[in-house]
Amino acid sequence: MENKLTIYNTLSRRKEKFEPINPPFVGMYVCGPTVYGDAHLGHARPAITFDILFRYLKYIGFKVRYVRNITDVGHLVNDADEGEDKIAKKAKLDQVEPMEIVQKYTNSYHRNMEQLNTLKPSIEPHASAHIIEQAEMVKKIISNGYAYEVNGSVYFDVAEYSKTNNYGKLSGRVLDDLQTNTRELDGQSEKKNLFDFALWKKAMPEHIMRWNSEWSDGFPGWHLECSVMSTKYLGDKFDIHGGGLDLQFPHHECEIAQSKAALGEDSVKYWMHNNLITIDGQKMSKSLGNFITLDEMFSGNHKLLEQAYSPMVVRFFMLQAHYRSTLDFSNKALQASQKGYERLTDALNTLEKLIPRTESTVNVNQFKDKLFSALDDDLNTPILIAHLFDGVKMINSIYAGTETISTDDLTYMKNLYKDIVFDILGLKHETSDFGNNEILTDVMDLLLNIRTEAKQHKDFKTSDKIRDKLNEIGITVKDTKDGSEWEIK
RNA sequence: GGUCACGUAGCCAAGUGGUCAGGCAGCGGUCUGCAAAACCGUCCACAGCGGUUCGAAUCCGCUCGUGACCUCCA
Repeated sequence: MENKLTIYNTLSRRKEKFEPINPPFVGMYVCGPTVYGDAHLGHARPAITFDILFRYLKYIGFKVRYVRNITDVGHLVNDADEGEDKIAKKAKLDQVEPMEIVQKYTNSYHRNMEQLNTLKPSIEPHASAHIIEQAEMVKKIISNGYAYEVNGSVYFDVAEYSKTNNYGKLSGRVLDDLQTNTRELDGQSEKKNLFDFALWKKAMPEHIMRWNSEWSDGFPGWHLECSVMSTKYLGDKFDIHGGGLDLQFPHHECEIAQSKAALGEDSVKYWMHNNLITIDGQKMSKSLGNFITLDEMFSGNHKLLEQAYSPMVVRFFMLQAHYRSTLDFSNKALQASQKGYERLTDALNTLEKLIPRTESTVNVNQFKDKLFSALDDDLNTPILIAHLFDGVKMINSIYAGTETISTDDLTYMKNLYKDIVFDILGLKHETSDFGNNEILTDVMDLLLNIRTEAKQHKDFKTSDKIRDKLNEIGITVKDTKDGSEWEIK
């Protein structure tokens, strides 16, 4: 299939035609979770955004290597216990090993991602498993003259780097402004400049996670792992680097500087950033304490939630907004998505029941073009879904007899919907386990036959009782021209 | 304070110089024993004030409001 994909590159601040460095291969790196707590809605956004990209690139025919890291080397926190290691701190509270915390939350993250039907990355490297490589990159940066050691810690020399490079080109920051706007942090006095950042940090006594190195017993700096692991698995130059907008500065800016300082050239061709989830207009985040975990979403067990929302509803909800827009959470919005999603999946079932005619009154080719041009336009899933709903109308009209479809077109439509809805958007039917239960099916057939007979005898008291009671149990009965249908809600 | 976004109908959310977004909710109708679903029709917009233009929600300026980054964060 022809590649007409354009994506928005944060570096150029415009949409660019996507042309891989070494077609048909595509290297894609996405910043993954820091595993010290349950995954929340915010984690779902980049996972789903780049899952769509991964799926679509493969669909177009590229051979994609998708690398998403697990950050399991603690980063510094800036609260009452300033300077402590995030993961180490939680571990002490729980009286367990840091790696036990890491394992626990890695597992739950994987479980949640599977529920959301995201494909597994090709490689999922752990920062803690790449300490040697990180130390090597530090050495390289020092020997290239862009870093200096002070008291067992190594800092990146931003001023030196800026002499020949544009530090701030990704985030649009100006070094002079940073000079006056950078806050006082632990270890600040050791740095030549406030805006320098750590490549290696000497561990304080309370640090549990630490590794020996030629500089000190310590741990790698905040941004180093991504520079190291992306280039290790994708090469010094690779195609796509993704992550949340909140990582743009300083994390990704520092990554660019480190990689260039170590390797002599820019590593990333396309930088992509997904926007954030807001709740009542405010960012949903750990530090603000206003986050809803994915487990809470799926169970409905949270004070802000009026009901549970299934993983596919959450996925569909996110796809109804463009990935570069903020998406405001509310029960009303989720419920609207749930109904819309049900309407879409109902139409997919209807599609299977359509009876072809000799002629089509609908134009499936034109319809297909609309769908793919939406995707090609920087993954515009909201437009894509809007078109899918136009298709729903089409399907329903055919079912109702006001439009007709030929055999070839019907086959084409079925394949098109399968490709778009399941393969690219990554949605799936969420039928409960009883959906395919033969005994249940037989029992339902029996019940509905009794109901039909009751209706024929105008015994509506009985027929309504069957329908109402089934509804209470959670089974919806619909009467159609050809008889009764049922489904588990 | 510095930098950057955004402000679209009851809610969510696209679009972007002239012709339809879409979903949910609402209203009217068809269908039905009644519902549900479906179908048809319909209502409700582009924060405010100026400017450019034959024409602006869309471009420019100002004002107001909201948010993000500058500190770990998806």
